[in-house]
Amino acid sequence: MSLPHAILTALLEKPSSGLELTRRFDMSIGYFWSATHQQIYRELGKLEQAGFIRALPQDVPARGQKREYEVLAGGRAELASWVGRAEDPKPLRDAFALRLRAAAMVGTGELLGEVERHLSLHRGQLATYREIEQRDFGHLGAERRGGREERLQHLVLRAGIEMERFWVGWLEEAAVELRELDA
Amino acid sequence: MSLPHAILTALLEKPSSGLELTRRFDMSIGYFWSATHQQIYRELGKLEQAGFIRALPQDVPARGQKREYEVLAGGRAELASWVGRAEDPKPLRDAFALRLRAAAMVGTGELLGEVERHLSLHRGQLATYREIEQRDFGHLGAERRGGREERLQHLVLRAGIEMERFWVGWLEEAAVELRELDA
DNA sequence: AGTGCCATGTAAGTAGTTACATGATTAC
DNA sequence: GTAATCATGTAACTACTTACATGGCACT
Repeated sequence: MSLPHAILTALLEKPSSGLELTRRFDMSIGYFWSATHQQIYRELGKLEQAGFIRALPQDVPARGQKREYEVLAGGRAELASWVGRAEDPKPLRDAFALRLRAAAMVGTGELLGEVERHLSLHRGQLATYREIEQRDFGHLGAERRGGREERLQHLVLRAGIEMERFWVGWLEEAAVELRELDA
Repeated sequence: MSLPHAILTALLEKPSSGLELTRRFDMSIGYFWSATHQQIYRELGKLEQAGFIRALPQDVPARGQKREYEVLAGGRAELASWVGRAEDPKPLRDAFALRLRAAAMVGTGELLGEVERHLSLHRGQLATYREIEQRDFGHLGAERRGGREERLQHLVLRAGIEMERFWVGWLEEAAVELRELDA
């Protein structure tokens, strides 16, 4: 049940329409919780119904017309309560590890090409994160002071960076193993 | 579409009944692709229908009776083709990063407790992986030789270890930040 | 009038989760 | 005989995905 909370967070950062949210999910929030526009519109409807958000008054509710939403007090309270709620980490699901395990049984086939393709995707993502870090947090000194908002957002970004670093490192190892096995 | 392939892999490692598969998903394969018994039974039905697996002949098809499945040639071929198939990595979805980002907007609340709880869960998982590594691959020397099967399975396990290491490191950092912010 | 993009949606299908049902076997 | 456990399943629901529909507005 994280999508509604992702949307509430995004709307608190900046009131937006469905399409604007979709675009921001493709960029920043979406790096940790992706969503399509269909999901977002549906969820916006539910959140409005629940009284957590409302369309800005000036917006006429017509089809094809932009509707901007803002978070209401109830929505903010719900989000604040969710932040500290006990919720276990979801068991990891990774298809690539699975493929290697399958390769252990049926042979590596064309797997090396896939490893290299994923490697370059992850390298690209890592580079993107680093650029964002430079742009948004590059002005901070080594001790990384800053306000609560800035520090927490940087911490989240560092999670993305470390995660991609993990992938790049592990996939490089996998490539070495596969080349040795093919030899 | 990874669950059927996870099941095919597990059945190639060892022909099993639905319940045995469920247990193995709770232990080894499931570390990378979890599944409940309901999902597994449903998928076994589909795989049998598709001609990828069959119930061992001696098994009578009665309710409450054990049915062991084995992989047929078609199933093995499907799995081998999947191994090298182009399939993009799924966008990361992590609720914890999201919670930090929400905390940036509405305050950290009881988040530190959750960070510590997750930290101890991830430390436990890391310890489990290390034990498995010691048990299954501890006999190998530093250059880690071994057969294809052994080397690939070890590579998969190392992914789990590195992943948990990432979490532990990042959550420790998060705990430090939160303690500073609370101070 | 036609093209392209902005914007919001509907519909259908797949995957995964949660709750419950029921038969068979073993231990006491 | 009854309780626990093994074993397989059904049903209902939620979340997510994919494909398509439709209206508004700007430009030419």
